[in-house]
Amino acid sequence: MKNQNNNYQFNIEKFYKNYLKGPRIFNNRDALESSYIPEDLPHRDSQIKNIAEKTACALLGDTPPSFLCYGMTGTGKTATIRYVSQKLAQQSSRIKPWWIYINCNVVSTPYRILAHIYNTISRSEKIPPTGLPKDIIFKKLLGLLDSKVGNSICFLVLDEIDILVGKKGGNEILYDLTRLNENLDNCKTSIIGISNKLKFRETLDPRIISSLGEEHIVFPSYDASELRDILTERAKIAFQEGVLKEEVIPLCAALAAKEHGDARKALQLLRKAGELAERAQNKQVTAKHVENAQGDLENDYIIEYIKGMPFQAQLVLTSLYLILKFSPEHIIISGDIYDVYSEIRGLLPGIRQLTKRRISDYINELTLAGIISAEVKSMGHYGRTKIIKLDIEIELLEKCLLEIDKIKIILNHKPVLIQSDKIKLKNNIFKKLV
DNA sequence: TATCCACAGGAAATCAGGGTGT
DNA sequence: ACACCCTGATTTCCTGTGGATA
Repeated sequence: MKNQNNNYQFNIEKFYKNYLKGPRIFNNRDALESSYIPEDLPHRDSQIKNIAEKTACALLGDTPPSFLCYGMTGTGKTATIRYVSQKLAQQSSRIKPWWIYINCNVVSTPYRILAHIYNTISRSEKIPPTGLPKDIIFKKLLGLLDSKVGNSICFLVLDEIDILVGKKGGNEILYDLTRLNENLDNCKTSIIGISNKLKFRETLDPRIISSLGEEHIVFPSYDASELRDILTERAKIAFQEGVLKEEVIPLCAALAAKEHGDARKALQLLRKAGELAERAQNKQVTAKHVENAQGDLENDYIIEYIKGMPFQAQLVLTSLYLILKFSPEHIIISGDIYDVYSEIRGLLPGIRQLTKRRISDYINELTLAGIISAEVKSMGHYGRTKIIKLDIEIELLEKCLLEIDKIKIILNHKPVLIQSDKIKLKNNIFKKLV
């Protein structure tokens, strides 16, 4: 490919040569992935014991109780369950339980959950991704469980179960799953729900609580010293010897402890710091790398999120950007966003206009993602609306938007809305009210 | 004190696009 | 070809509402 500017050309050969010659930082960076299951799980003894006790009877062919695991993100819920399931599988028993993992955020509909279970068990016949009625699949699944799983136990691990319950049909499928055993002759099933919302039980159907929610295991957040232990263990595997300066792990642990003790975050920080050191061809990972890693992680997440949004949502964000760019003092309300959105949408061919209702949902999604914040406020005679603020740096937003071709060309468009005197007047009144 | 603005946000309906078995 | 299934995105319809203003 030809270089357009010709004043700088990336020398890939040289890069690889230097890379291989440069200092080695990592030994096995997989150990810093949150999916990695270590030999020991520090500070989860009581949870391991609890789960082991609950599930042990599967080895004898009895039905283990269904239960729930609570805890914030990065408190080791999934890891602990995988850990116990591994150990359970290593026992020499004639019964080998099945473990089926379902992330309800990915496998997000009743149909797909049933299909996923079926397809995981069945090697040969697969259920198509759509098309069949649910009850047919349910019956097929029952048949399969009885024949293929036979006289064994099938654990259904529903990760992020709270998301499932929040959706329509979620309670029904959960109810169906809890009732599987009543319709099975040979095989037994047991449900393990994982949730990071402690209050999620309240939204659960009472019929389900009786079979699923009576027993639960709580995963408390890690404190800084516990995080240090976890990181130390992983670092031994992940890094070359001596590359970590002694202050690195305590710093990562402290930073993650501030964020409700999220081990995932701590591991990410450590990995990113290592990567930064590697990229800079440094021999050691230092506190400086960790500090940079923190900013990078935050930005990476935001950039990825914005780039991954639907185009219409990107337009919403663009509207906010344009108002802010041309009138930084403007008090932004949802109505303004919609007006500017309509305006710039008209500039783009082939993009249809969404309704206010839909845009309102997009604004909520952006709020949830932490990119903007919105506060419902009543402006008296000026109605009830949302005051919207950008929560990320506008430079970062600009950088993201510039990378979207269709949007790039309208980033200098000054919205008509913010130029009108009427709006300026209204805004002055708003400023006093806010 | 009643009014009334400009929305918020829930629920249900609709549509298009992916399928099925017969 | 036909009737029907499931999903996700969106529209349509709707009720609710805090507080400045007349």
